[in-house]
Amino acid sequence: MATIKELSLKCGVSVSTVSKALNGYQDISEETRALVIRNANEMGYFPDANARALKMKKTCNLGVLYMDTSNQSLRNEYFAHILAAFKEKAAKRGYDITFIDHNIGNRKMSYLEHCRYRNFDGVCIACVAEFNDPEVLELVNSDYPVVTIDHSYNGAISILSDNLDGMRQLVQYIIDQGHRKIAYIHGTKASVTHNRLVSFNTVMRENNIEINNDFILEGKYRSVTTTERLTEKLLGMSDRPTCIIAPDDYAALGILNVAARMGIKIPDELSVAGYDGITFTKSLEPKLTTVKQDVDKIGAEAAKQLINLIESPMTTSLENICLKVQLIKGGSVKKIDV
Amino acid sequence: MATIKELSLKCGVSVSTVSKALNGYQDISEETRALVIRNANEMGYFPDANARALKMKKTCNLGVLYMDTSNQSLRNEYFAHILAAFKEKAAKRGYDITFIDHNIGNRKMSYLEHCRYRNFDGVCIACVAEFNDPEVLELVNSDYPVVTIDHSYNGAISILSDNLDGMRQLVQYIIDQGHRKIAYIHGTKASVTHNRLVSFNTVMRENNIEINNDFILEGKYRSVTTTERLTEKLLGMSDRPTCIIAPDDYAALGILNVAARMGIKIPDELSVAGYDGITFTKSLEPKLTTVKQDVDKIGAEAAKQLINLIESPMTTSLENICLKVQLIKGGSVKKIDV
DNA sequence: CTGAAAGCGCTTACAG
DNA sequence: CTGAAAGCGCTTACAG
Repeated sequence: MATIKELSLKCGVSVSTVSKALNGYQDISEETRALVIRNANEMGYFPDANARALKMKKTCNLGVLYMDTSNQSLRNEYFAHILAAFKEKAAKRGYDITFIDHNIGNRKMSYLEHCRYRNFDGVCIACVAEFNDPEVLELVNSDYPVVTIDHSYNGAISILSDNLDGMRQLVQYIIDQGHRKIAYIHGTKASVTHNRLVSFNTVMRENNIEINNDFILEGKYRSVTTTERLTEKLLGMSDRPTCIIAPDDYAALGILNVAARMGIKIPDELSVAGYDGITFTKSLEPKLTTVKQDVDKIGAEAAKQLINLIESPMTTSLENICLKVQLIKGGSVKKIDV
Repeated sequence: MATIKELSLKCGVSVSTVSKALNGYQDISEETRALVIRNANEMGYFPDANARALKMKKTCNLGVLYMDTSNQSLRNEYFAHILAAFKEKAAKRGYDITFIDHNIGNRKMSYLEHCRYRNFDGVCIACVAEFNDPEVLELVNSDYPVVTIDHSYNGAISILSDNLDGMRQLVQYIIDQGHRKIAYIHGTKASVTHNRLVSFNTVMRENNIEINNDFILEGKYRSVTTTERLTEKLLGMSDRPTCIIAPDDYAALGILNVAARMGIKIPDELSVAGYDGITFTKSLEPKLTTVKQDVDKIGAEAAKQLINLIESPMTTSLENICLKVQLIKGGSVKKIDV
């Protein structure tokens, strides 16, 4: 834990010279630089980020907001994978990441106050319970560089997964397989959900298929039990759907379970689709039909855009960046006769 | 972004007085304190963590090491859940957490150098590729307060899940169900794997069951394809096992898949068990027999112990803390006639 | 090419 | 009860 002062004493040059030698300034002789570096290594000298930040107004630290809400956040693979990719990209670009929260030491603080306290260079809003939470809005409207995921704000860069196109592709595929009676158990209201619903309705209409409102039910993301309950309802109808779309892959397990209990074979007697395209459902048999969101790209792009915005604010535009999704046909939607 | 100096000007008192008023010192009149606090709120004053840390030698920031290695780390639910719990507990106790990495700005650094640079108050080693990595050892052997998960070192607090007992309970349960031909596809070598193997062997011997070495195969944690390959091998034997234990729940999917392809019914014709007890396998039908590790407790306990060690080093012992696990009987191991 | 000095925003003995 | 002063570990104009 040697300080720059101790190092300068050992080198026999001034503190200023040590600092400049270590930071690659050009107006330092090569002998002096070599001397300083050698001594620095010998004493295991390492600078202090706090002291540097104080002078330089730059921390190389990004705040990320991941608020857990009913098993979301890090306990949800989708968000965990995004964080992993964000972290890796940030590290490559030389930035640390710290979670934004409400208290440090004994003080309570708002998200914005936390950011000011830590002097983050920029902020990523990755997962919040409510995008219109006043504290979140305060952060977005501050003068911090901000990137958000899955929601677009004015004055921030947004990384969005193309839900309109994803749902469009999925529904069109299901229709192309001959299905007409398609049920959609969707997630709780949010802009992501809204866009998926819009595509569902649009594609159905484009294909001249009448929409049965009883087939559109509000479930919950990642809730197997809710999906089970709603699936029972759907399968109990006299004129039941031939295909059910779940809020996401995980919730789709609810459909599979109910079908298994009722002795309904998938995909022979019932087709099923999910959304997300993560981990285990690609290992099920039959492989689940789904839409793969590019979590690695979402996280990496968020970090990249945020750092660009920090380092080159004048050439980084505040736009919505929409990432391509991919239809995974899998085997859980069966071709049937029309 | 007002500074304490601006605030002191506005209040008409000295910077020292402002600082003391804000930090709850007792030798400040209540009028002055009220005045300072009122003005602070008005101008939206908030202190600067870097400046404070410089003086106080305390950052209220914990370093956490999560190095991704072949889809481990945050992409593995087990570790992601631990992080979620760690994060929540740390926030409650007033600490931030920052990931430890290798570069900041343009400099490369070792884990220890990173910690020194950021002045973390303590460190959690949660997920590394190799526990004997010299850089990890350097960190453990430094004078930082350190807590590690799933591996015990001298000079650090270790949070361990009781793998000996978990595997003991699982194997005994399987034997009690009448199984004798039990195969174990275990994970890659590590102390966790070692302990599970020890228990497997011990319990088999205690029950006077001869161990068939062909039934003990090295697979990979969380690898469905490896497990599939090894399951095919096991099920291709003339004298095949009646029960297969997978490295973990996720890998257990490989057993289920192969069984499905071969038309082998689970649990009627083959019993299966996993390990971990997380998320989706509890939603499968039949519910997977497994050992539930208490991820929430592991993460929370790690944070609690680390913070205790930081705040009360003299009364916090450097010990291994072993957390209880729970056998989940599920329905994938069938009772058979002996 | 090198160094003395000021200053980043705080906290904390110490004096009054 | 209040405030002047020193100092935490750095960086960076500026002077020489």
